[in-house]
Amino acid sequence: MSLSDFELEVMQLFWSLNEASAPQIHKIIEQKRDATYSTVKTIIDRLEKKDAIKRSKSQGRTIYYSPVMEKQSVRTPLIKDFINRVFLGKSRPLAAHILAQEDLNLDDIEYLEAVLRERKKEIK
Amino acid sequence: MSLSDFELEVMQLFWSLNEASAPQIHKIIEQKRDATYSTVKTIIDRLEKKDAIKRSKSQGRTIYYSPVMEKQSVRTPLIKDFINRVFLGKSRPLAAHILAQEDLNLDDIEYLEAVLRERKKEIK
DNA sequence: TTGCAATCTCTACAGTTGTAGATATAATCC
DNA sequence: GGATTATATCTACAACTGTAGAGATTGCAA
Repeated sequence: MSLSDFELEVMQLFWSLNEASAPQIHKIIEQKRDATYSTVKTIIDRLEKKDAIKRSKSQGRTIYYSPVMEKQSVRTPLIKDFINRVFLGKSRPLAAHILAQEDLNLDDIEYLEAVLRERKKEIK
Repeated sequence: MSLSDFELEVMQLFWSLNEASAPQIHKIIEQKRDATYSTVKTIIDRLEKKDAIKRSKSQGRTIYYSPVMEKQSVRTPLIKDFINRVFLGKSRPLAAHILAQEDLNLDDIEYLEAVLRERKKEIK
């Protein structure tokens, strides 16, 4: 089952917080843009229905949730899918674009160079 | 104006063919999966309405279309958006994933190494 | 020249998504 | 304990998307 944009945005918060309530998530989202509590809660309900998160504890009336789906297991197919949709399945032009155009500092670049060296070793 | 998945898929065909008719596009799509002529034509109509393609000539009853939106101008924001949605705006983990996991041959790797060297020069 | 096949145009519909109101219910403060 | 407030639950709706049928129209083959 795939996640919508908003669902993914909320999942990102669960991944970084590990446990959170709807009011907490709402407060965070609210800082970036308008969204009523109700809207955020609907997204959380849908994530629960999709078994992407689960109820982990209660405090008073407040329900806390934790991620069930793991970050990597969500991201990996999204990347594959993106490469297919936007680059006809070819990784190289996407990689080239990121390496040449997207925001990277010297540290990133040297790290990525190391990743490439590693990969090269494996292939040979 | 953004493009849906199917719209993007059809745009890819226009980008590679440069000029094509609805029946032609339909025949290509049909080879991969089921889709009636009507469905494909609807997508083409929507692309035209969005000014992503334009009518370029007619042959008998058949209308030929050509791309108006350019590949790069569609792809670039999609990449930015993807990095934002899936990687919280950080390019490095996406780059790392592709370089380490996605399908790349020795040629690709050496090319990407060169891209990185170039980028490094610029930054310093 | 007329009928068939190809193509276009127009309309429709159900699933998903972002959005949020109305209402119920429980906790807490005075 | 009664009022207020926070939270949860349930329901709804419009836009977008993939899907496609019905019907109109035109070109071409016989």
